[in-house]
Amino acid sequence: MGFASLSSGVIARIMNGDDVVKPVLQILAIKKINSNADAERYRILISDGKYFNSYAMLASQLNEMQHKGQLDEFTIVQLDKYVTSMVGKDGAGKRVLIISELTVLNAGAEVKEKIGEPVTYENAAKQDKVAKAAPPVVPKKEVTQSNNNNNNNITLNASIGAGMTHPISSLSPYQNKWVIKARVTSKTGIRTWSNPRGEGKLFSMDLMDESGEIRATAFKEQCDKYFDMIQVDSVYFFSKCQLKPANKQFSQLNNAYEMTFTGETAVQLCEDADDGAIPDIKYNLVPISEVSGMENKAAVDTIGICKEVGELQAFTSRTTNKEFKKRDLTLVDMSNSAISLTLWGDDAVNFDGHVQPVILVKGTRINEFNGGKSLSLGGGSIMKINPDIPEAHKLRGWFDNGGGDNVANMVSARTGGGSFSTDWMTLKDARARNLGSGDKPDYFQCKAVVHIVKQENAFYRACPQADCNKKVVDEGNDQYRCERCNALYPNFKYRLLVNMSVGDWTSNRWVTCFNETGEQLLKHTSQEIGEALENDPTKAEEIFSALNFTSHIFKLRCKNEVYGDMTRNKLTVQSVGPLNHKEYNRHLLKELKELTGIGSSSN
DNA sequence: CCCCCCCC
Repeated sequence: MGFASLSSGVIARIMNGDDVVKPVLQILAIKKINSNADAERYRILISDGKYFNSYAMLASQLNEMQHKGQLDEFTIVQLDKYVTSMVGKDGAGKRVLIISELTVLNAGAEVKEKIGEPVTYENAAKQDKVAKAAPPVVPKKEVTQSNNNNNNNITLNASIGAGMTHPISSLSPYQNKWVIKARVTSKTGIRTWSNPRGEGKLFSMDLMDESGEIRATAFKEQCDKYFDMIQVDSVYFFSKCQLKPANKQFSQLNNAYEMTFTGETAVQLCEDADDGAIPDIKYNLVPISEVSGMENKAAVDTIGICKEVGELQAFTSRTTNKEFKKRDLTLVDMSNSAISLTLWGDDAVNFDGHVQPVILVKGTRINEFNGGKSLSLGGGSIMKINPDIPEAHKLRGWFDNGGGDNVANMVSARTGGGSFSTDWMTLKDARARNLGSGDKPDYFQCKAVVHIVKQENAFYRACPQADCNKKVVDEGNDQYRCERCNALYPNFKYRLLVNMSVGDWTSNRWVTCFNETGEQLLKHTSQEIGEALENDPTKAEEIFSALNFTSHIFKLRCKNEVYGDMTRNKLTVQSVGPLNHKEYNRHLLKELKELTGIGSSSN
């Protein structure tokens, strides 16, 4: 026929626990498992030409192949990696086949038909005597008792002894007799909470096996009992956790459920985890330069040298009033790029960056600010310091030989698209390049001189509350109403909203300064400026005219805004700085080099 | 039962 021949009869052997290397099978059907779970999962009917098995599933990393139509009916595949596992109640459990790696040998469209007349392996196996006796459900004698004082490891040991663990993907709240064998991929620190419903402490961990992943959380007593035992990268047997729907708002894990440890929960370290069944943590390492082009809030795995380390900072969140500790690092890599990485809590406190270690991170989040992107290590993220992997040794060699000395691309730099070379722009170029016409604002900086500063409407009366800057309504009788706070106040504060025309050597534009940049440029507080504009025109004139014909470096935000049926390209001053001649001349020299080719890289 | 990660 010209197609790969099927490994006739192997399904019965596989399902009885034999280790069959790379069997060749045919997919007869594939369908999405219907459940109220959000996790996407496919069940397949697979045949060796003699037997079929309808209790087979794809590990989620193969979903992509199904999306691409590579696993259609009649496709002949080679299973490169698979495990069998028990689902269902003890004793009456079904053994399922979970496929985690496969190679397509012949496309279904090419094969076009079912090969052979396969029958279900369960019936056939009895007649055929291919199958050995079912695996024993009694514990093996040599299973060691755990030394962690679990008093509930009877189910655990019985299952371990019988080699009957369950795939994570089969866990649900409807069934609690199970044992999973899973690798811990991340672990949070211990966190305490206190709210109207009570207080306590907890830590969470992410678990992974061949079939999928799940978040588990240990509260209070369980938090104390298991925190030290649970180590990232180790493999454990877990049983008797409570399952509940995962709140997708807080978890990016591919599982509709999450688990909570209970008093019944048993955990046991798996000493011989190197049997290949539990996958290693996979790092999808991205060069730092590529983070520039990634979406805000996306997850990033990367590796770099900690070139610089910031001080430990403690602060209180303005929104939640909680205390936080953080530390910012600067990572550099061979893409000649640098990015800021924020550590939190104990990671921040305990970090020693002065030795410039290699930092490997998984699952960090991108935070975008003013066009720059930085990374933050959050819950579910992993950080490894000086990991023993080839990429780390390569980076070490590169950096120790001066590799990080000429980092050109500051991914976390504010303004601009993340590249220093696009940072500077003339006002004319900003127009010519249609800056601000996209969904997101564009940022650039330019050197410009102030031509005119408008005194009209340069301030407004704002809500006196520290965090509310909404314009108040004058109710008369010295009463001011804030519609956001829904409150009446006897006072208000002045806020600046200054429009000025600035020009560089190519063009001039009107730009808007808000409070902070306005105060900085006018060298007076908003209170002083507001009072002068209302009561003392001579002083106001003095303050405003002092700004005329002064030069500054303006960092500008550029965005198209719609007013009625008009679209206007609006420039807002993000920050303003004095003219740094050294830096500005460096920029001019660079442009000259690019324009003339004189003194370019060969020198 | 948490689910917060600020500020620029």
